[in-house]
Amino acid sequence: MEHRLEQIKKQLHAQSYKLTPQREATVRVLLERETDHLSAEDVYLLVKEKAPEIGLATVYRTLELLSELKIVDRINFGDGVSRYDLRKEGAEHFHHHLVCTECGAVEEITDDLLGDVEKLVENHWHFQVKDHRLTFHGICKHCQETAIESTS
Amino acid sequence: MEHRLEQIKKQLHAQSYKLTPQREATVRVLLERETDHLSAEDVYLLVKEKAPEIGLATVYRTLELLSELKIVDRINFGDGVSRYDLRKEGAEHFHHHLVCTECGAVEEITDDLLGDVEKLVENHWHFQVKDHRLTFHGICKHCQETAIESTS
DNA sequence: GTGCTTGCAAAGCTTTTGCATCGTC
DNA sequence: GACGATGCAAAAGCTTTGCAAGCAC
Repeated sequence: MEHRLEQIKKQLHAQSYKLTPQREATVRVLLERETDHLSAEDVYLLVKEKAPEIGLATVYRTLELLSELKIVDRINFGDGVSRYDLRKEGAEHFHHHLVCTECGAVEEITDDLLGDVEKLVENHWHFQVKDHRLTFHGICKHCQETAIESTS
Repeated sequence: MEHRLEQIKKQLHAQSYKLTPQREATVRVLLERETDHLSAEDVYLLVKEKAPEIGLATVYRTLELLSELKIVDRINFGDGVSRYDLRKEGAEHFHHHLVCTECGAVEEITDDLLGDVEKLVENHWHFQVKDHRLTFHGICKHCQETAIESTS
């Protein structure tokens, strides 16, 4: 984790941004909760535990900065709040999500499922793909099992 | 178009909702601008041309209703506003989008690109897929051509 | 009359912005 | 001392809600 933090620090410095204590605290929260799809408010509350004096605006500004630098990705599952995901180290593309419509759980898929589809889009529609967002909505394994139990 | 409207009317009646003049005007706007990815505000302004007395809240309520009935899909391209797309007649799945990061144009793809990927997700992750959202971000054909021209 | 629907205004949310202050080089 | 970064509060969207009035059956 320290390694990833150092890396992010360098990325910031490369663009002459500083890794201030507030920014560091924010990044640490994101690193600790890497797969949790936190909203800005979530991040704020967690950062506040480490650095109580931080303001919500700073969290927003930091998340926007990290987003510009492609360190985090901003996603939206349609519930009206932006969520922030740390990019996997060296990941070229955004990962995918499985959102359960029963329990709301979000699972991540880091496999590249879209290689062929992207090629098709580039060839057929002449669209130069830079990134993608893929989300499946449905019923997760756990909820399927629960449904079976309750009917038996 | 009248045919589609009749169909929607039946769908509403089946759930004991009425196709009021306001709702009809809203649906007509959506039918006329089927591929335009209108925001609620856009819809409101267009409906107002036909039915000036309508309120924004009614448009929101109608769009929510249509969304529940799966007549329209609510999408979010990450700019903070919800957009509404009429489902294609008989379309089982949501269609896909190509969003140009240069000019903001949104192109639709109605081809089913994800059949294989869905099967993989169901088999490998045991996730029962009900719907999906797939958006590619990149540079559209037109902007690619413009870029070439300006460098030559 | 009962119950759904509407328009208006107010409220609620998330997110952004203005501005004085603070810290760092 | 300059300049970026911060915290707070205010403002700015977009969306939802409360409520009285309207309409249909």
